[in-house]
Amino acid sequence: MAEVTLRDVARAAGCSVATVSRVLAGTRPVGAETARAVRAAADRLGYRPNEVARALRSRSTGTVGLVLPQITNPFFPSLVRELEHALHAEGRAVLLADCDDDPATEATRIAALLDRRVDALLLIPVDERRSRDAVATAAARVPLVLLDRGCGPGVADSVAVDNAAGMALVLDHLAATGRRRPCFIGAAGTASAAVERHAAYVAGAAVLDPAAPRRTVLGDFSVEWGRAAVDRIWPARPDAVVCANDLIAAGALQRLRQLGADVPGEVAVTGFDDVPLAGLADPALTTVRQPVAELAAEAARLLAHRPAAPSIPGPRRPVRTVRLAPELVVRGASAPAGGAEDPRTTP
Amino acid sequence: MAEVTLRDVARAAGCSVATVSRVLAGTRPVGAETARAVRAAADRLGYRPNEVARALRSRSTGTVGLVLPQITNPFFPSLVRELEHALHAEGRAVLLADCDDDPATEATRIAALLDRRVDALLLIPVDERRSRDAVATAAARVPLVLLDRGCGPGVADSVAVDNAAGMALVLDHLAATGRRRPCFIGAAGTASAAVERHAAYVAGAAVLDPAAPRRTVLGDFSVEWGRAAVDRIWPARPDAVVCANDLIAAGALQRLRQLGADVPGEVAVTGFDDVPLAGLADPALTTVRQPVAELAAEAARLLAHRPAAPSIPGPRRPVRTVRLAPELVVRGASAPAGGAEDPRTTP
DNA sequence: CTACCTCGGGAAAACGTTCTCCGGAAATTT
DNA sequence: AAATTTCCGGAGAACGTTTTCCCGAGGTAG
Repeated sequence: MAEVTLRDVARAAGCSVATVSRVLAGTRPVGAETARAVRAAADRLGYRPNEVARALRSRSTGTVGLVLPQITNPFFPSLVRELEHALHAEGRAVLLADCDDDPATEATRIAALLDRRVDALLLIPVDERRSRDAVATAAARVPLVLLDRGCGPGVADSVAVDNAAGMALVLDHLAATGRRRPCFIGAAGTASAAVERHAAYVAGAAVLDPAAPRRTVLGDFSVEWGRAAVDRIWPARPDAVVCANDLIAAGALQRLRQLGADVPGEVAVTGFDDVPLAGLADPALTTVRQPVAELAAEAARLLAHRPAAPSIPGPRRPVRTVRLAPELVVRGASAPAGGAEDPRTTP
Repeated sequence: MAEVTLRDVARAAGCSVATVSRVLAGTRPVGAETARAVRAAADRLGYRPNEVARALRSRSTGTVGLVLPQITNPFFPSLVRELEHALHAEGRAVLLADCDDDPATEATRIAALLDRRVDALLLIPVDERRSRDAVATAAARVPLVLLDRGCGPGVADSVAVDNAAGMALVLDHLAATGRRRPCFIGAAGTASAAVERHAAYVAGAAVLDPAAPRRTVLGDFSVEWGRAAVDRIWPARPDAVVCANDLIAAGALQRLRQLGADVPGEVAVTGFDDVPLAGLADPALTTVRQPVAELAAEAARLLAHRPAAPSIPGPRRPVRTVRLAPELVVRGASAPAGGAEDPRTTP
């Protein structure tokens, strides 16, 4: 009762195990009569294939490892959700690994997933440099797609938002609404989001003000840093605080208001990612929305199309890099400076 | 090169497959000399056991299914994180399933996990009633622990926060700081968190004001509902708005401020769960912190101690229910009414 | 000296699939 | 009518482990 196997179905249907397998998997045509009998028996017994045995024999577990730095980073849950759905739609299950933002843990988790014979890996690397080795060796064994962050050139396929385009959207918007003295609160380190957003700010801000590219402070992607950074840049009286992500922006906004600054009247605040928190801040943050569902779909697509790793190393095929266009979400925190005191809406 | 198996190690070490297995698994004493040779060979070849084959033979995948309503619910990521770590520490991997808040999807996901032969299930049910059947049948096949929410009496082991105690903490705090006209914004439906928190409010609020238990509106656990609910209850001029979770509280707080209410001077706002967003609201929300790490540890413990489902149904063993004590986190949104205008700190 | 353990080790049977052969019957071709 | 192909179905070999037997050598007890 506990465990109905192919043998049981075969016995009940009066045929061989091979035939049952063929009917159920549809791998080879089988006589109509027999097929019906088999299906009936399987139904009646409540047969469910043992995925473990199937995996062993067919050398494919139908399982994808999802490795990320910290599930508590508010940008990830929605991404995880979309990925889970996209993969489940293809009948693949998701093995989750949280790395605690530590490259060593990351390497351990990746190894554990490979031991479990995942068919592929979806990976948001912890660190651009320090994740490199583990990622490269993993990519040599299974199809691997990097998500959201890069990991050095040529290591693996990757899909991410176009950070430069996003930052450009922000700067254009600020320019269009009359801001002229922007400053930037970014993140140090080699994470591609940090580097690219910073670079894009530096490149684009000069249009507004030749001195703007220099008004930049770098910390990490946290609320605390956002708060602290404001104390460093507020004395220069910028009329816009451009932040490398929403967490920083939330902290910055909070601190600005503590200091009595008028947002958005006196200074605009912008973020990046459009995490749920962004819409809840007061005033709501203007930010750049990542196309999360598309990122997930694209990642799944890359995985599906990446043929299994070659047994003979051979000439490494070129990696594919997908960049998706983000979308600007304008909210109260960047309403035109000339507007009413009430920051809720922008007519 | 691609795949080193026990056979390869055995050949290299000059012994049989059985011996290698025994050395590596430590299931039976093996001669010191041979053991050394085996270990050396395994090391040299970089042998990694195939977990799939191991699972098939030993009828245990070392895998736990984690099923939850919506990973985007901000309370879950930290719970998922702790669970992942607790389970990984025992060498078990986590198969993640997101149900999109839909009982039908939930049933599908559970079935898929069972087909994959998970050793156990950790489950946050979508709905108290509509998840019942799927949960019960799953619980009959593998050890299953319910998390955060119940699912009817006697269905499965469960671990959750003590909602009544948490609500009592809130009400005591409000009473101690001079609030006398509380109202409650809760959630309708049968979810245990909704029901228990509501009940506890009704039971405890009468101490402050005989009419308080009646000042209650029910919607769902969302920011939008929090906003909408304020329009319903604000006309009664409560001096405290007790919310069933932090999302509701965030919405309520936002709307109250839009209406020009003075928080906390005129009215206090409290939440439940202590999600990251709670500390970021302005003023920061007073709330009830769930002991997330302990919940996770306790769930893992229950799983480990729950013996495998009996092959013969037998007399159902009594389910175990664990309730953990929450902690009150006092923040600006409930600073004493007599305090300064500045809500940042409570001296 | 025989009988009986213990100890280290190997051969081989599971676990539940998938898939490659193979064989016989029917259908088609020559 | 003989020769070939097609069609269905079964037997059995994988897949890589774990685990149950079994065997021989050496030690100890009778």
